Amino acid sequence: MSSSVPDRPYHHGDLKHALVQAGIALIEEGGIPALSLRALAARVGVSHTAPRNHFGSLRGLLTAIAAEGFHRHARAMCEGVSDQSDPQARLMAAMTGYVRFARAHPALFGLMFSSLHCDMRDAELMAAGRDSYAVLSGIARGLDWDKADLPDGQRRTEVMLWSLVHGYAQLSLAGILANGPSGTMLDFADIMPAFAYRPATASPAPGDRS
Amino acid sequence: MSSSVPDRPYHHGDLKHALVQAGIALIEEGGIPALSLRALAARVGVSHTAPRNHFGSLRGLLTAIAAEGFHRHARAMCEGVSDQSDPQARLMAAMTGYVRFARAHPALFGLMFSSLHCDMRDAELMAAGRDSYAVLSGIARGLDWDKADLPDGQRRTEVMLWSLVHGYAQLSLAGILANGPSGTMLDFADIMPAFAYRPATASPAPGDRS
DNA sequence: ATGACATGTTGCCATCGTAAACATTTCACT
DNA sequence: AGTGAAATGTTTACGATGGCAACATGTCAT
Repeated sequence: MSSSVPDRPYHHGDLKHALVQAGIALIEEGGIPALSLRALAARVGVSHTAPRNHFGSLRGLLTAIAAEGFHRHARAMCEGVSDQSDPQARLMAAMTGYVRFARAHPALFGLMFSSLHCDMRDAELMAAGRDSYAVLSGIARGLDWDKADLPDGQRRTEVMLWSLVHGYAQLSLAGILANGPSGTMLDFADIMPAFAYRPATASPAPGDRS
Repeated sequence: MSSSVPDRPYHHGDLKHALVQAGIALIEEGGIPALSLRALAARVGVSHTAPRNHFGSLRGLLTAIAAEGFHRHARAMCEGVSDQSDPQARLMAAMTGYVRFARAHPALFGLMFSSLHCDMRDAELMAAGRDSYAVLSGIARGLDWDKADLPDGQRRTEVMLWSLVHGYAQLSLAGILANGPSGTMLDFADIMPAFAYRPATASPAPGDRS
């Protein structure tokens, strides 16, 4: 670094972050297969083995990208939720955000849940996933349905809602839901059970003020 | 075919079928990455370009395997269903079969819904998928819930149930559902809503005899 | 019989991920 | 300040993969 303007410094400076960003861009453009270490390195302007210093392997890079995906995913779910005060509307807003993100970023969304590409036991990825899960979990708190009062009731609610919206998103992305005779695809709102909204089937929580 | 015992005929005889079977075996052993055209060809005892004559490309082979997967998937769902006469038990049996198949054949199951590996617009694959869908569809017929009487009610029921069980299976396979504080994972029965079993919430169908 | 077609093989190429050896920069410690 | 270890990038090379072209062999309709 002899001149004040670094023409092409030997060290990139923030390569790790740049690789994740460019990697996401590549994935959005051409899907997961479009993301090769060599293409990515060329795009950022480094040698094709430079990513190895930061991620160890392609799998490590994909794992890091998936973690970033979960962060964006959580943000997408939160969008619109804070505007609503009604628990029903908040839940629906989160669900809608979930599906909207999946449709807007299909390859990234697929990567996030692909144990084929990611190391699901990676600490960062798990933390990011938990953050995303926490959004849905918080919104689902207090919702009542026929299994809410059983042991692990809160967790049952979370897993049930997550399974429902995740399954819809996956099937929708796979292009399988468009098999209807009319050719139209049901929206998520069309299959979202209303039962989850009933706030008082068993015993209403006294201090339930969100 | 000059001798009654074909030592190693130039033509395999039923290579297409053999490739699918061996391909599934490879996938079950080492996951999708374990299935390379070369490894598969070596396993069957042909040159590495022989599969090309039958499937065109690796993608075509994977698509054919996925179609076979859907056939087995449909069979797994049917298992246990015919024993039951109660609609609730029949539905639960199909759902259980769905999850059981996914857990017993995780890689194959993942392949079946991966537009990354398969050509989802392939005629055979779509037909196989429809057959599998028809199993669930038939069992879901007549079930009542809060959206069963709206337009496209039957299809809403199918898609809702499919999304729920498929999402659970996918999340379960991804190893994401084991994040509970107790470390235990909720079974599908723990999150299966009972509401779908109530046969008369709105207006009971007169001829509802399954 | 014979020519078209299906089926299978050999050889080759571009691309990829990974690894080792080396170069350059940064940084902690004295 | 000086120095060695660590971090960060590069170069070169290797093995594996999917796809393609050219060719070989068997099958089948006419």
